[in-house]
Amino acid sequence: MTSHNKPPTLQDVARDAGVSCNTASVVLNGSRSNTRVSEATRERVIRAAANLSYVPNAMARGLAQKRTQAIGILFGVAAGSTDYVTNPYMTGILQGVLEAAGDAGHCVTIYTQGWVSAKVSAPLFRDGRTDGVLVIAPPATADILSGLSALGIPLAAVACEAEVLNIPSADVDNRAGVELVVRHLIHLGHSRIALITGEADMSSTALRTDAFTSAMRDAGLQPDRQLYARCNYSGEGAERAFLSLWNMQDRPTAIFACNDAIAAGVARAARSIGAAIPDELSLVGFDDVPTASMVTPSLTTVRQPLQMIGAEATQMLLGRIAGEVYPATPRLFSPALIVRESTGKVCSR
Amino acid sequence: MTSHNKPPTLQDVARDAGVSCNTASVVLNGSRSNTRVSEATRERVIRAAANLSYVPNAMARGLAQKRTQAIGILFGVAAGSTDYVTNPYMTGILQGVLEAAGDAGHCVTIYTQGWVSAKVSAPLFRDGRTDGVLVIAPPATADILSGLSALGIPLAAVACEAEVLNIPSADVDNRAGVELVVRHLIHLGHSRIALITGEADMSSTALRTDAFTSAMRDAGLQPDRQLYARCNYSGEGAERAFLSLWNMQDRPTAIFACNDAIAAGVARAARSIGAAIPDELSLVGFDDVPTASMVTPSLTTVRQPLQMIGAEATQMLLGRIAGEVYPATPRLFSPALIVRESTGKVCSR
DNA sequence: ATGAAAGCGCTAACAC
DNA sequence: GTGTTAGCGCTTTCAT
Repeated sequence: MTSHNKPPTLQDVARDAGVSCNTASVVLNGSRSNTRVSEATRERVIRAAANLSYVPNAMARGLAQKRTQAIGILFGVAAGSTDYVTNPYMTGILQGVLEAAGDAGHCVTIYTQGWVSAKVSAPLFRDGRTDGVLVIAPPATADILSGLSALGIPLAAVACEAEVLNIPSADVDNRAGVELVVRHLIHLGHSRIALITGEADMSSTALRTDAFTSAMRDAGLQPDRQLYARCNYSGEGAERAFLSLWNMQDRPTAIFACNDAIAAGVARAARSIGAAIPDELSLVGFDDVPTASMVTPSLTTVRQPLQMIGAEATQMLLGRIAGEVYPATPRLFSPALIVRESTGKVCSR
Repeated sequence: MTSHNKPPTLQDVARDAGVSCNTASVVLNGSRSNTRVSEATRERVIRAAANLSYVPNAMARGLAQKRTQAIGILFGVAAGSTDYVTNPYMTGILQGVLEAAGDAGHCVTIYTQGWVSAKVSAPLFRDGRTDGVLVIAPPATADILSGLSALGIPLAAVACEAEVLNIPSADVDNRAGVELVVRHLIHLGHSRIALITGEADMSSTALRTDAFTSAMRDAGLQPDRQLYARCNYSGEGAERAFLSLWNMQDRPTAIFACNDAIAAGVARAARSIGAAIPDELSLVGFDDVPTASMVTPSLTTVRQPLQMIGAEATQMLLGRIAGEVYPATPRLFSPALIVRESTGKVCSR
């Protein structure tokens, strides 16, 4: 009906209730002197507020108490790129973040500017818009965490090396995930197992590579460095990586791709040259994105509880904002191996 | 280094530059009286600000000028649900929103509380946290648009009936998309074409159903109401819908599913009972989500420029906030038919 | 060309 | 129990 009417202020509530601003504030906040307000007054205030559909102005409140009830989220990607929101890993995390933040009554603000450098970007996060920032999977080479941390901004992170900076973080248990994969493949009789990793500067790359090497050793297999290839987590370069492995004289019988996008690229490349999965080549991915179950052959992969990881990191951030202290070691979540059609017994040829 | 240091204020800048707060403000904002500041002063201020890595406090600025440089985004879903962020349609739109907002230097705040009712939820959007709200694909039955509009909150929308409320909106040209589908199928020789729609209260359902009926008529075909089925856009119920169609004595030779998730459900159900796609049944989806190209058989579908739609709606919202006026008729974007493997010539049996 | 002063809406000391 | 006062950091008239 009445359009463009200004939102009611605390003053309006106070006036309608016949009390001072202060009293209204105290009542509505349920703050300390809560009990020192007569029932009658309290009720009048509450009623007046309800009648006006009063909602406190977040800016004013934020200014006064230096708390905004909002957290910021920063995806560890280059400035200008917004692909992250369509990436199933990121959106899985984001869902957990939104849930946890929502439960705590906080809004989630996405900083749209992207990271340039600590010098340029970090100060932007001191604009008082958010109470803290959640950093998702930043490249190890970026100075995001150190830059924000140096300014004293409350922080939590997902999937990265945050321990040295004493920043609470959550992640999948990469080592456990890789072990599930390697054991599964070995159980199927594979011994020449190749690894295709993503970007070198992602913490998961180092963790998964290490874990892979260890798991192979633990199984009594000599890891062959020739069987380690690299491309991008986006899947870009997966075909080339696959071909280089496939064209070896002693080609692998199985490939562990460090995420499902890479695995999809490998599957496509394999099909295009007529390499049969899983008959000639077993393939495993990581993440269990929705597509993994829909492709043919469906993809054996490692599922990580993205939502839980995002929620946990958010809760730690909210805790940190409230002054709590967390251990610096990342909170790890157990992965699960989802066996589908892309892996099979090693072919005897 | 120095942790927990408070962010520099305008005062700090002014002090360092040896000017008053006011002057510093004027210089840094490049506001009107811009020219009435001496070069020397201006430079000192700028330098001081740079040295301090000064960033204006968004709360204070927001309070003073009633503009926050942030837009809110509200996905038209039930309270408590956060699935939307993992839905490719929503994330495609979101990507466009983030880009357009980022280009304009605005943050994007996701309201995490979900919509309950106009009475309960609308006032929350008057908390001054954002300058306006973008509403994405709300159900026609929800009072989101009317509720927010009644409070005078600047609004723009995606994929909904916003015309009566005079709210600018953007969407794919549903009619054109459906026509592409129907013509394609008819061209392949199909005449018994079934339609499976999503929720009845989504604007796209009515639009696509209407367009389908018209397109059939235009082609000289009598649309058969028996061939209209319904399920959810999530794909839930698609199997049942498919079976009911498939078990008719005079079953359809083609199915147009109103989105790719529904089409995926149909494909799964068809496979499970051994109905061959496209030999016995042609199948078309809508949206062209990433999975559409990866499944077997790959899905013929209608691609909509989600990013552009999201970006356009965002620009209109920003325009509205700035006082611009837009026509109430939705801005429509052309879809494209992506022909893949799931459609083929009608089988002569 | 620059500064002083008021106020945005709220909270939090402190008086009464 | 309740009201008064003084900011939070910034913008914006209005003087000078």
